[in-house]
Amino acid sequence: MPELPEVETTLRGIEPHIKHQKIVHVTVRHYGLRWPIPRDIGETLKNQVVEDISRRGKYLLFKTKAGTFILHLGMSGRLRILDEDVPFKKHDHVDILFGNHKVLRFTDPRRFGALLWTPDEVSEHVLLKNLGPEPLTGAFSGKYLWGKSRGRKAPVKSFIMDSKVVVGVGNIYAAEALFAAKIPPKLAAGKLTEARYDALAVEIKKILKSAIKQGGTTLKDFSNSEGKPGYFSVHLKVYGRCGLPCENCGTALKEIRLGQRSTVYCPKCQSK
DNA sequence: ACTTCGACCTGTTGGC
DNA sequence: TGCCAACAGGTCGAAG
Repeated sequence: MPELPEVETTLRGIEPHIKHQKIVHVTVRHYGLRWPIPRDIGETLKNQVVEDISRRGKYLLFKTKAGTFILHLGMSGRLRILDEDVPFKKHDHVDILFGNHKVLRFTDPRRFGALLWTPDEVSEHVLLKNLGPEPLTGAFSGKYLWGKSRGRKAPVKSFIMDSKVVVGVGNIYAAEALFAAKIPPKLAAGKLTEARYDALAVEIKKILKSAIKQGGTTLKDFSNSEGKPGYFSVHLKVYGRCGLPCENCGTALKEIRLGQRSTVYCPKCQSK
C-alpha cells in the first residue's frame, strides 16, 4: 500500500502514542514475512523503551537502548494503535503491547512487509546502508539526479524508482511526477538534460510534500483512524486513468509496462 | 557497474 | 454466476 507519504503519515500518527513507552509484551501470530521475524523478538523487545521513531525511505525505525527494530509495510501492510482488548483478525500478524495499554498492531495480507532487529548502528544495516538520499532533503536535486544518471540506459521512471538512486518514490508518484514535469517515462535516464532533472526533482518534492500534508490533515487522531492513510492524498492525474482524457490536453492517456510496472502517461504532453 | 527478471504472498478484478 | 488468470501501491538478490 504505502509510498513515502503514507509511511510518513503512519509515523506521525503512531509516534505520540508510543514514544517513550515501554514494551510490555510482543505477540507474533505469523513469523513468515518477507524475511522471517526473529523468533526471539519478544524476548529482545520486552521491557525496552522506544526512545525515538524515525523513517529512512519506507523503513520505520524504532530506537531502543539495546538496538533498533526495523519495520517495513511492504505492499499491503499497515499499522494501527488500538486498545489492548481489541480482538485480532485474519492478517493481524504482530501486536506490540505498551505500558500505556495501547497496542501497536501490524496487519499485512500479502506479507511483503518486514520486522527485523539490529543491535548495531541502524544506518549500517544491510537493508539501509546503500540507500540513496531522502527526496525531501537538499541532497536530492536535479543536479544530483543528472550526475547519477549519466550512462544509464534504464527508463527514467525505473531510474527514479531505484532506491539506490533516491528512496521513497513508488510507482504512483513516479508516474505523477513525470507527468507534471512533462517527461516521457521510458526515455533513457542518461539522455535527460540537467534542466529536465531540475524540473523532475521539483515535482517529486512537490507531490510528496503535498501528499504528506494531506495525510496530516486527513487523519487527526491515529488511534481512531483505522490506520488507513491510503491514497488519500493528492489528486492523481495519470495513475489509474488509462484511456481517460489528459487534464492538460484532453488526449487519451496511455498505459505501458516499464520494469514490470504499469505506467500511465499522456502521449502528447509527455511525447519527448 | 548496470539491467532484467524471478521471488515473496493474498485479495481483487476482469474476461470468458 | 463461476472460474481462472492476471494483476496490485515494494524491493531484494541472483543471473546475465
